[in-house]
Amino acid sequence: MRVRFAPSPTGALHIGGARTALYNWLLAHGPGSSPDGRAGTLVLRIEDTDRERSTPENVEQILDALRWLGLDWDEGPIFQSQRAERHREALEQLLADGHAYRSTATGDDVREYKARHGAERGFRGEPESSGAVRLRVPDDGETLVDDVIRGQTGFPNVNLDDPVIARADGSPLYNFAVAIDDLDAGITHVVRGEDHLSNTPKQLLVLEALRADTPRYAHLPLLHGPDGRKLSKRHGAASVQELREAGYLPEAVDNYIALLGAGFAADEEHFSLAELADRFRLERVSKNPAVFDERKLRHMNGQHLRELGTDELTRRLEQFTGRSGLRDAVAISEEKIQTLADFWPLVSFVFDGPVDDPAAFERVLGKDGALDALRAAREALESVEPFALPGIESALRGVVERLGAKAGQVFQPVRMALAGQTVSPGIFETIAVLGREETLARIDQAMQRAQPVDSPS
RNA sequence: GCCCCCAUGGUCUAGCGGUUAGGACGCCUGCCUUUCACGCAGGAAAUCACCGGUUCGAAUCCGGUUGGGGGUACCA
Repeated sequence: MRVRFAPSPTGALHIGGARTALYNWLLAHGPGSSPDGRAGTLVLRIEDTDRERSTPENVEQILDALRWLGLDWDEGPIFQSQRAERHREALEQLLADGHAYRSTATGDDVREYKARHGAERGFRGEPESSGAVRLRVPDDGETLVDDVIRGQTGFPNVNLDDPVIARADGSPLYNFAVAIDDLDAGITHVVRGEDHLSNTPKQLLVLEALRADTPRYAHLPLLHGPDGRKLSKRHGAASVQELREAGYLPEAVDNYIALLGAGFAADEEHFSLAELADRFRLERVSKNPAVFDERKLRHMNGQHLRELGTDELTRRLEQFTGRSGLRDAVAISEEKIQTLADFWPLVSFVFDGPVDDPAAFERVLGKDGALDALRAAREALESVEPFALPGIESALRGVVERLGAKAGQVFQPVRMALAGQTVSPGIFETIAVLGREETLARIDQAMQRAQPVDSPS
């Protein structure tokens, strides 16, 4: 089995494109990839016949996104633009065989033709000495697309226009170039977005004119945004680069994207890349377009995040935030975050001091008894020995008991004093990480702030 | 306009002629609990787009309608 992935080299790897890449990869690495059990081959191709968009920067961005997802390829990247000679050769052959002809017919001419012959009648031109090259489509029969996902679809040849396969200057057009490239690369399975389904008969016709074997095709449903329209930047993250910046894990993105449109087991949906490859069945891929739901991705991300373990999560968070020495903070917050981006807002106070939020401060410490609770907590903490989790916890719980208060009435003021915000990791763990000196200093600071010595009235 | 694809709770899906239509996300309630989460236990939410046909029996098969999507470039 030889499969190929051909991202459009605009720089951003669109989420839909990422899914296509993933499915190709899963196909190549799945159990059915070859009869002898060896892995199939994945060819990466940069499709850009005129080489305007495939700048080295754009291509590198795509490659980088693919690597981040954990996807690799066996051959390529092959640049379509560098195969111009072969395309020209194939074009000459078609012209010589009479399977293609030159024509100066324009879009208007095509419309006029249809006005005369009926809207469903495909355009047929007359050979001329110059102009663009059109493929001659037979008038009879139909071109059958045997899609692995959708089954057979017949396109009656009468309905098909003679497609332009090369510009007047001889440069090849997409539908011609891909067919040649797939042929030369020995591609056995073409897996791509559904937007190419209507292009397939054209490519089949090219291959047929060349008397070449055709690959199997599989067209994936498109990805939509919450409004039902094609997924784009308007919907938030639309590319894997954006997902990466938003703090998602490649493991979770792979998992979620694979599920989006493929029915795996009915009862399970948490999978690693290897597990996905093991279970992936192309013919089971869904036929309907899917809506990308970032909330579910978030949920899966949290699961994968917790699966990493504290050491690995720390490594990723240090990379993500550009900070080091995060391990203790990670240990006390890993249960509470869903993305890498959630981490810093939750624990920045540990490193940078309490967050400054006057309204929240007033709300918590302005409450009756809040200052008394804080003072009592400070006293209790002062004598904890050793200054570690068990002692801290019993000291604070002792305060709650002595005051006859509810736990929150003591813990929230302490939390506010230490973090400056109402949300933080567990209070005992936070105190332990901060240490006695820092904890006491922050409590003092908060008490001072809540009760100015002389407040100007 | 023409050609093509698609249609199960809000979302992703399981289902492949006989099910109380299953699961996940989200939402709600409770438990846990120091906050937020995590976890656990429940719950609401689907006339299986509509109409007709085949059948003893249809979410499942067939046709039509409607709706959505794609293509229709000397773009990819």
